[in-house]
Amino acid sequence: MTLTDKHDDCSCPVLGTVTRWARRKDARPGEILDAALDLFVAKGFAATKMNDIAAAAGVTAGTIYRYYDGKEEMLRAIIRDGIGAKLDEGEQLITQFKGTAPELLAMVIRTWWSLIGATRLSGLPKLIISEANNFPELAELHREVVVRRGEAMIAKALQYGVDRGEFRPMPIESTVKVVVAPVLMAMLWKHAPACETGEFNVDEYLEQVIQTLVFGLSLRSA
Amino acid sequence: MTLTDKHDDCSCPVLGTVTRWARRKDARPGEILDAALDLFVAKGFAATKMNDIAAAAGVTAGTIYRYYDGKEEMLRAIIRDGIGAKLDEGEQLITQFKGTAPELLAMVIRTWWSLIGATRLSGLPKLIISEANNFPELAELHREVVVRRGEAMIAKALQYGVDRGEFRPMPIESTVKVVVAPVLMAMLWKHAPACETGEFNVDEYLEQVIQTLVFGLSLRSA
Amino acid sequence: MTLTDKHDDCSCPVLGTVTRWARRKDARPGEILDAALDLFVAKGFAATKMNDIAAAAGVTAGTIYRYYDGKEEMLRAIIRDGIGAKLDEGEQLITQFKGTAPELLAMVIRTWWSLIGATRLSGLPKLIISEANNFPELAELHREVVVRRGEAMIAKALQYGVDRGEFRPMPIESTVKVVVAPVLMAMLWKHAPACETGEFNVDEYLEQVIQTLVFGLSLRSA
Amino acid sequence: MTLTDKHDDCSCPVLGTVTRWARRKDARPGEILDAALDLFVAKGFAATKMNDIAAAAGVTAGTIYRYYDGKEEMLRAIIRDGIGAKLDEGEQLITQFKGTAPELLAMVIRTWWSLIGATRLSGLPKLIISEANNFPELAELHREVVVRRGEAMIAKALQYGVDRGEFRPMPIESTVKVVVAPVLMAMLWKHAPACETGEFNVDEYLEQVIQTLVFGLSLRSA
DNA sequence: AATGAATGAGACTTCATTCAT
DNA sequence: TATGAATGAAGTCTCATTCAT
Repeated sequence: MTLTDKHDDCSCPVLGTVTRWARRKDARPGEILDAALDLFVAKGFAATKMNDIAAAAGVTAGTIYRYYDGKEEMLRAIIRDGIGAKLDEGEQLITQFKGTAPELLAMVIRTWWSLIGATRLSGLPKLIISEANNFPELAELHREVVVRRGEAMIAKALQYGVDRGEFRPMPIESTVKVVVAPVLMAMLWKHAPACETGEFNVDEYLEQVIQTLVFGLSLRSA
Repeated sequence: MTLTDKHDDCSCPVLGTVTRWARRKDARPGEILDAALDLFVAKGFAATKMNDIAAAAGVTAGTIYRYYDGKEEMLRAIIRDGIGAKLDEGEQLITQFKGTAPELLAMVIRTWWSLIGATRLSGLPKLIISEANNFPELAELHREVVVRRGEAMIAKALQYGVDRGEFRPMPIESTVKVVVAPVLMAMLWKHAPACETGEFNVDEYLEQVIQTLVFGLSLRSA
Repeated sequence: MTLTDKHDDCSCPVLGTVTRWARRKDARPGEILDAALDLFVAKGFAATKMNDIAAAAGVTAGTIYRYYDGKEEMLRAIIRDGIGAKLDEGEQLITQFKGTAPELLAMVIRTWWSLIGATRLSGLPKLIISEANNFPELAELHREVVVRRGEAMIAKALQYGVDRGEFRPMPIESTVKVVVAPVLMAMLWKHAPACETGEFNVDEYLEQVIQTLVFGLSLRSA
Repeated sequence: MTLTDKHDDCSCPVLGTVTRWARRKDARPGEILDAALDLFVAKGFAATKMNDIAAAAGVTAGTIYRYYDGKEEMLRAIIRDGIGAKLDEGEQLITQFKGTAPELLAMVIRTWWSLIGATRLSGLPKLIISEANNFPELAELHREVVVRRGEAMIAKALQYGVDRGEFRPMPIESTVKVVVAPVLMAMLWKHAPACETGEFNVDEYLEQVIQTLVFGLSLRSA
């Protein structure tokens, strides 16, 4: 499996420190793609050099071409293999859920973070936002594979609350984005640390997000 | 005045009938910087070619160097001249404000959008998030000039509500980001349209943001 | 008359300090050519920018083209107008000379220095040596107009000594160069001060040159 | 070893049959630097194009950058690696010398020519004189590494003659330059053939230089 | 006659990609 | 299979020259 999502070394690797596993033969492509993802996220697609990716993956430039047809092909692979699998887990959780809507919303956000936000994949939103205009077909792919499914999940959770009378009536489509935005920004801040002041306490932030959203969306009795 | 913020076109002005070689000397720098901002935001710094900027500004590449020392210098100028002036207006509004905290919060967000979000400057967050790691000194500048002041403004508004007993007690620093995130994401989505599905109704979205935040932050009497 | 040879401000003007006279209309071309010569000598033809010449001449770049067809044309003018007139004076001196050969040789060298070496024209050898290969037709011109006449003068002086029995028999052509070399080097050193150590005392040097040459060329009686 | 000093060709070797892409890795830097030296000397630094150097070295322009950081860096390398080694040989010769001062002076000049004047390195004086003003730090380097040592050598030889009563008393510093000048000019003429008339018979010239200097510097008994 | 903004050709340099080893 | 030297296309930047004012 490529694009490994180990919780470990993902602390905004602007430079170097891409850990390499035991050199199993079949790990090569994954290591290369991981290195590419890290660097694409950190520096952007155009500013990332094949030599840097190679060095970060512990190979030389020529080797990359045994596994991928070129730089753009790597980006394609990253987007393609990206988040899909995680969404499966998420959808299952929501479908099986039985508690209150606030509990569901909180769970969705927390799970989202632990499955994606805390992993290397957390860089994808930054990468896609930065490069979407340059690779429309990849943006399209991402929209179909990730955005639509992700928003559908959130919409389902919101509708669940509205149906149960726990959340106020709302224009679902817009409100989905209200829920999504704070989590996405957390991922973006994580990978552009130079954009915020002081230390960013993600956990405290996410709890405030949850609390604010839950109460902000709840139906007020009066 | 550079980085003009006309509400109208943010759509790469190809500049139809230009009085070639007229006494445009004083207008040129602004036009060039506007073109550069648009393209940096749309395609990223590295992927933007000087020729593209020149064409968008209605000149040839060589001309740009009469006004700016190079590509990076233009980026510097963009960040430097960027949003500062707008923050002055914003700060004044908050200081003079006399109404309720929810009204204040709503006003801040709406003003933020009309002064920045609806203008060409709305691209800056995308640009800075994308390039911060590549130009640490610019990120630092932006942090000092924009982020710190912007967050201070929001913090002031929140504190205003807490002091008046309208907002619940809250960890201000984290909650500031909860307020900021949805507006920033609106700017990002605006400039990476390929990242969201369907039509994005910004006004409806912002109203939902305001409503959710206001109620989500309000002190519940019971 | 262009290429003025004032003894004054000619102290290796690597940068600036090109004095400008009262702005008589007809002085323009000369001032420009003087500035060009100084800069060509100091920095080389290719490394000299038209803007620098213009600035040194107290005009703007466009103005130069009223007087000269371009950069190369200026170089041509410099070589063409160069040293010719001075050689007339020199030839006359030698022809009229009546004293001993050593006296003649000493006079030639001293006159050479005062008429050319001490003036702005002293830069020409450096310029021509540096650029000869890039402008063969100019080298040819210089050869015809300056070198041949100059060497003929020295040859005449040497022959004068040999005929009078004061100088030893010698291969005139080669020995001419032995006489010429130390004076040319003095001019080169003057314009490439970075090439020699300490202070270069030209007068002491030239006296040693004269003394060494005179005795080195004299017929020894024994 | 770079800056090869084969006595044979100093004539821009277009390099006939090159084993393209063979294991030339270790030879390349030297070939490139040789080509660069030849062209810098022939045309000047600014007028020499990287493409020309590359072509002369049998590679493409891009290849040069695998070995040198840029054009200026090549110039630096040329000056740095230049003549140093040759001076070692020269110094040893002088120190060990046991004969008469005239013999020593003649030997120094002849050795100088065979070790440097007859090789590709003979172009360095022209290069340095031409570019010294544009690269002060390189001129400084050359002064320290070459000029000072070279002049010290000549001074030693002259002092040797004075001490032995073979040479007349003299201001050593100035007289050193009198000795140096004719040899330097020979090198310059060699690389600016367009600057002298007819054929330049270097050997005959140097013999005249030696003879003139030796007698010109000798102590006259009477 | 002079200006200096603008041009456009051409230089230096970078880097994704190839391919002999 | 991996390497890394080499390529060549493409981008940034410079500057001699032009020309409307």
